[in-house]
Amino acid sequence: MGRLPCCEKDNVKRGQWTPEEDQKLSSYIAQHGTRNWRLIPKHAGLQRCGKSCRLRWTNYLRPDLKHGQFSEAEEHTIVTLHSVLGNRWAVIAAQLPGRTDNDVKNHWNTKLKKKLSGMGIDPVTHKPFSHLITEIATLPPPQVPNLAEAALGCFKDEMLHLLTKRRINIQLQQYGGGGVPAGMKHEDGKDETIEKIKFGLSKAIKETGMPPLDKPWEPVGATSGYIGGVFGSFPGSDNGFHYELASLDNEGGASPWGQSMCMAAEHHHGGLHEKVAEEERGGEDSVNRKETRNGESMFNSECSLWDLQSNDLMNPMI
DNA sequence: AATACCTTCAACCGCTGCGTC
DNA sequence: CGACGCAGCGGTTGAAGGTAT
Repeated sequence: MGRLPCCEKDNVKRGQWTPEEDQKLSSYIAQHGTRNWRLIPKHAGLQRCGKSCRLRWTNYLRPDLKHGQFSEAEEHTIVTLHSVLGNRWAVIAAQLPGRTDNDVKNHWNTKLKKKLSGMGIDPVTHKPFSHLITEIATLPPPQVPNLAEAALGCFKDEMLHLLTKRRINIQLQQYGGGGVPAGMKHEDGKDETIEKIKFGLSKAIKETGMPPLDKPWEPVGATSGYIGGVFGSFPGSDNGFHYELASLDNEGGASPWGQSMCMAAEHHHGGLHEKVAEEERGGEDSVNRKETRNGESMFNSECSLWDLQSNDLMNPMI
């Protein structure tokens, strides 16, 4: 037996809220609080379901909400926490006073993902795209094409954005305007773009001094590469992963914002992974579980936001 | 000026976890 | 212990406004 719907869909209004509805909801909540969302629309004289009222209140009407642009500090916090927590928007938003999970999620999806991609950083793993190439290069030749194909699938959207919206043309950058080699042209523009990306990446591997695909990677010292505006150095071991960015902004200058996006703090105590793992194992009591679920106690004075180590940035939850 | 395309973000949907009975 | 109801979460959608052609 399925669950009952949260409300009778036929009798409720949907879509944009009017100022009058906002006024009714706000004044009702100011007088009676937010207990029992199911009853609130009925008592407040609204033709809405309780869920819709709760969302409108928590995402828009709450008096403590900020509505303006995200600051650089807020963006920094989002990116740092996302690298550790993944898409746990409620926990991330709990660290940003006045911001809702919906705000954070929308800002991530519309701005920050593209910003990171534009800096050559994969927004899912928070590693530079060039690090992926290094990883591909460590594999024996038979595995390389398949992994590269899979990886390109993951980054397709971001790469397409770079290529189309930001007017970056791999064809011109990599081949000095010589054009795409024969056989890359397709009826479908996207397929052609993917072919350009594949060719560009393979070309980049050769030009950046990475080992040829038919030889094993030598993880001695650090090898530098330049892909998509990011210079990286890779000691070779995942555990020791560390890179510094000299990322370029749109004008070609070094961006301090970009430098911070990938850099793990040198110092570490406690660590967030342990806290998150602890949370997922279950807290000591239900109150604690509720607190950590809502992100209210996960980041206390013992574990500063910036006390992350390199491993913390290898988002293990994705 | 008209149209197509893109971006943003409010709102919705379905699922999950928790509390209560 | 299981069923049920509610609140909260993350993913997705679509309307509205902006920008490019």
